[in-house]
Amino acid sequence: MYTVKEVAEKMSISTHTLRFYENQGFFPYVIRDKNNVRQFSTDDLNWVQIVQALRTTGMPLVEVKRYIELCQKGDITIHERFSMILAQCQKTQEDIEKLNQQMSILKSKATYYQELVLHNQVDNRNPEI
Amino acid sequence: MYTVKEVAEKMSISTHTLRFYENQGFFPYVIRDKNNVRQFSTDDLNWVQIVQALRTTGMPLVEVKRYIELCQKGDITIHERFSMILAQCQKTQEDIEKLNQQMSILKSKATYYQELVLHNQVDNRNPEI
DNA sequence: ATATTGGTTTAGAGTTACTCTCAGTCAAGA
DNA sequence: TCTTGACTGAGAGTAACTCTAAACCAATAT
Repeated sequence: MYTVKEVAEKMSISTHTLRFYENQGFFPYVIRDKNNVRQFSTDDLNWVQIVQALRTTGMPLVEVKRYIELCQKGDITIHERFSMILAQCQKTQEDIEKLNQQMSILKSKATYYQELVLHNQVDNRNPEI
Repeated sequence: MYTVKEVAEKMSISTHTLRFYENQGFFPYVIRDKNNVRQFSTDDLNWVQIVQALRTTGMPLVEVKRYIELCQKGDITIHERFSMILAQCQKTQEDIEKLNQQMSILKSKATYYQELVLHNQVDNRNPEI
């Protein structure tokens, strides 16, 4: 059993966010001890992991919530969960490509600056992007 | 010369966001016509492009603002601009890697679901992630 | 035995970066 | 002249945290 803080460290996520997620109902099997303190089991860590994967790939909270609810409803919902995950994979692939495109714009800008610095061609054209 | 709407279409960004950025001072050379309507030149489009690259790679507005101000100050600021761009490239590389990691978690989840669907091994274990 | 430290809890305020709505202005076409 | 459509600024709304405050509890230090 892990406290919020332990889970936070283990999974590289803030305690604030963990509590926030738990309040949203994202970890439905987390229990409380006699002092009302959250107790995460190793099973609960799997929920943390999947929520984290969905969130860092940009799934909105409402959709994460939907996914969690589907999980709780058992195997009848596997088709829908499967298609949600597939859609998210596809979206993430596109996001990565977009990021790579913007990255190459930044890289060419960096190269441009480096040329200027190396060849001392700073000639007071002013101002300039 | 382009209107906000034309720039929005050309650069795949919303008119709202464009106006918002212009109000933030991100396009310092955009002029207005006699009716106070924004007029983007082809040069201004370069500013839109770099702001877009910085933003989609997650640079906060305040830092974008800083970068823009450095641009306006001319060539003395090239070193600082260079290092900002380099830092942003590095950060983006890390983000892409993190995205790929989370993506692989999603993919293994998808594979797991696909197995269940294909082999009809839905056996009412309930509930399950 | 008391005091301090360090953790937890909830509720709610604050932040970032949009995103949208609204009321008003203007120019061109029916 | 009237309507349509695009523009304007001001400001409200939203998402997803992120942080603060006040209260509570337990373990250690004095």
